[in-house]
Amino acid sequence: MAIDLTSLNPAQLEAVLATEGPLLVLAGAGSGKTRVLTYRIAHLIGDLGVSPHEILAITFTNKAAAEMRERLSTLLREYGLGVHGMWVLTFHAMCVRMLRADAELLGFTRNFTIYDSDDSKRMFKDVMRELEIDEKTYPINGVIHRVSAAKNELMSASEYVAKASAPLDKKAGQVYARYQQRLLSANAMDFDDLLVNAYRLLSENPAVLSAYQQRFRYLSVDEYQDTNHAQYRITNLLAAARNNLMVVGDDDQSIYSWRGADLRNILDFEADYPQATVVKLEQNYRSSARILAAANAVVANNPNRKPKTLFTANAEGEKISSYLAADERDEARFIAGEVEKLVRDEDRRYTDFAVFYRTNAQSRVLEDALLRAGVPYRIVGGTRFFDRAEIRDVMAYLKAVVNPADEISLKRIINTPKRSIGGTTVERVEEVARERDIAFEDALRLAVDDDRHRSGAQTAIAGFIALMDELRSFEGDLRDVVELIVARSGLIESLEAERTEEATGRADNIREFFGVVAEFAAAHEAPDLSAFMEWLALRTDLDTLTEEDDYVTLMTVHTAKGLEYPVVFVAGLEESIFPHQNSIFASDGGGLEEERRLAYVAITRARERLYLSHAHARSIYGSTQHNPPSRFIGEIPSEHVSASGVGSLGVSGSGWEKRGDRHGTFGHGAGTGAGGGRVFGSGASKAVSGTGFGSGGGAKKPQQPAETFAVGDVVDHKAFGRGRVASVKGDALEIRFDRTGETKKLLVGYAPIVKIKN
DNA sequence: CATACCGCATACTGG
DNA sequence: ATGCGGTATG
Repeated sequence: MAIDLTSLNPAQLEAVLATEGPLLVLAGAGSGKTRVLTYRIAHLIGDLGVSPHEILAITFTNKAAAEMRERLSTLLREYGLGVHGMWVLTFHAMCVRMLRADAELLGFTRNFTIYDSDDSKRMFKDVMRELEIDEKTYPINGVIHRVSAAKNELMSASEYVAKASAPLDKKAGQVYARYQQRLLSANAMDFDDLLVNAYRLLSENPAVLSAYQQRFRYLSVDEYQDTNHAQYRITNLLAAARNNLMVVGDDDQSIYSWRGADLRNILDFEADYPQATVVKLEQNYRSSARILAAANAVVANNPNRKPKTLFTANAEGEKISSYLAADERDEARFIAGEVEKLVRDEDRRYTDFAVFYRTNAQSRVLEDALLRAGVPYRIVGGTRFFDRAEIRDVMAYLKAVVNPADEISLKRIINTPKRSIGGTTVERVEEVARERDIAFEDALRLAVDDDRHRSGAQTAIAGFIALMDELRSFEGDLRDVVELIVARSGLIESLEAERTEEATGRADNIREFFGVVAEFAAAHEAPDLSAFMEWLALRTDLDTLTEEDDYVTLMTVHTAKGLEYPVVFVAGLEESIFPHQNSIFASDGGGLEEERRLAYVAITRARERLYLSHAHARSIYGSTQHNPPSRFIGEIPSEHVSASGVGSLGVSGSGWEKRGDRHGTFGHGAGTGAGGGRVFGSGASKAVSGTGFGSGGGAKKPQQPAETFAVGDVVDHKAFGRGRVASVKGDALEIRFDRTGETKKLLVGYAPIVKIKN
């Protein structure tokens, strides 16, 4: 029984059937590349008898990996086949898996720790202090950036030092060399090292490489336009024996050059693999004709681009709405109001909507407006649960338990909670560690009998060492182990002892973390602490996006790559926001082209409706800016756009008529656009005066009699479920919600909450 | 050694 | 606006 491929179009089918030899699939936005990737693997397994064990599929995110695995399972189940043994992973996850198996070959142990950017920065800081390099003269972020860029290029510290001529480069080279030494002694790798070390493992150990080459007969890499040089070299090594390499990508969606992605990897594929089959997927199945036309028109302005035009058989669809807001709060209210209106008038669900922005800093005001309007939402990315200090403290304990050499984690927890081991003591221990070339923890053990320390410090250090030994002795069920470690650490007790709302909240966050442990344990076979730490290191917020709950999704445009929604809002389309300031002034203009590709990505996420908004005035970073509308709005043919907002009201004396005219998209259909003639500008001014919020569905809410709330009351929120009142300041409530563990600020009379009991 | 406060830098995207 | 590091003080 053959896999049913009849649903594929001719180009898709060609790609699915081109299993042998190199294959380049140039897949435009919404052209069904995920279908191609999954059907091709299903075809390999179901029709060609390839074992799942022989297949490696590299994806851009864990979420994409999980989805591909799921889709394949579903497809193959009908044929009595499965995906067991197949590797569907991101580059980073694949590298970790390879490195765990053979860490010893590189001088690490399999318990090595993965340092995230925060840990890594602390290490950079330590190194610069050790080398007495002044951070004021040599900014640490510049050093970090240079080292990271060098690693992405697979340039070693010694190669970097040899090439460095400018003072900052020379210093960066010194730091790079020492940083790597110290990572090695800490048995730790940063994110870049995962790639670099995996490359080293494969290129320096022919037996290891050969084993993978023999195993993985078929290899595919998605989002190839966003691979960096290290990933490119790893790919080529793995594919070299058989050349059954499929890469999929779209040069118009390359948006990660700032972290080393190199467009040449996809542009030069045919030169790298002269026998390559090339398939172009140019039919878009996702978006309305107008949305696609807008996307095509915008990206066509990039001068250095392979010309192409996607087409679609989809209906024309609604015009694209552009909204000029008075300010960022008005913009947010407009979005919340439109969501409620479409939910009401078009019977849409909240999950149909996504709001994109260029920078995370824009999310706050959007969040605020959605909250006030009672629209359930979820922010993906940004400052996450796992970035909170108390959670990082817990994770540092766990890392130090798994990897005793992890000096960064040890230094984080040695005096957290307070144990009277201060900076002076730690510095002295570090000196000993450096002089004798021993691990930080071993130097700590020596310090107990080192009379250069005060006797109080010696006792405190002895206590800390005893604690670490105890923590490492715990065995058994993962959740029990984590709870025991946290309990013995004293973190929760010390927070509770503060007796402030804030500290209590942070203690609750730690308890919430136990729920994460339980979730992990439930979802994995044989969960142990080191597997959990690895999962934590590589997980992202995006991975937890589910379709179970009904909510509007908020995220940056970068995060939105690969996703699609029926209704998309792109907020903050202003010069210096999107395109971002730093790209406008970039010397080569490449930055601006990447911004335009980013706009292209944003637009092509939309299936049915697209809203582009910008604000007359915007407070950001503590001051107010007045930016002209984004050039990207002006690049959309005006027949596809309908404009509304304060500009269409003819606000006098603001100078906005002029700006609108200059861009050509305003003044056409002003006030009569897809908003159905609804003018949100007036709602905005009302809200400012405190008599009402937003429009649409929010209208009824303020009419509810205002209940009174007291600390400790249990409430139920329309979107967030059950919670407890943590504080009351006039009309402003802080409510801690059970489901998320987060504390939200809500306003009495506006927030959709009901008191359950007091 | 801990804490409080002040001045200053930082402020885009992320595995 | 915010957070961090440095410094003065207890």
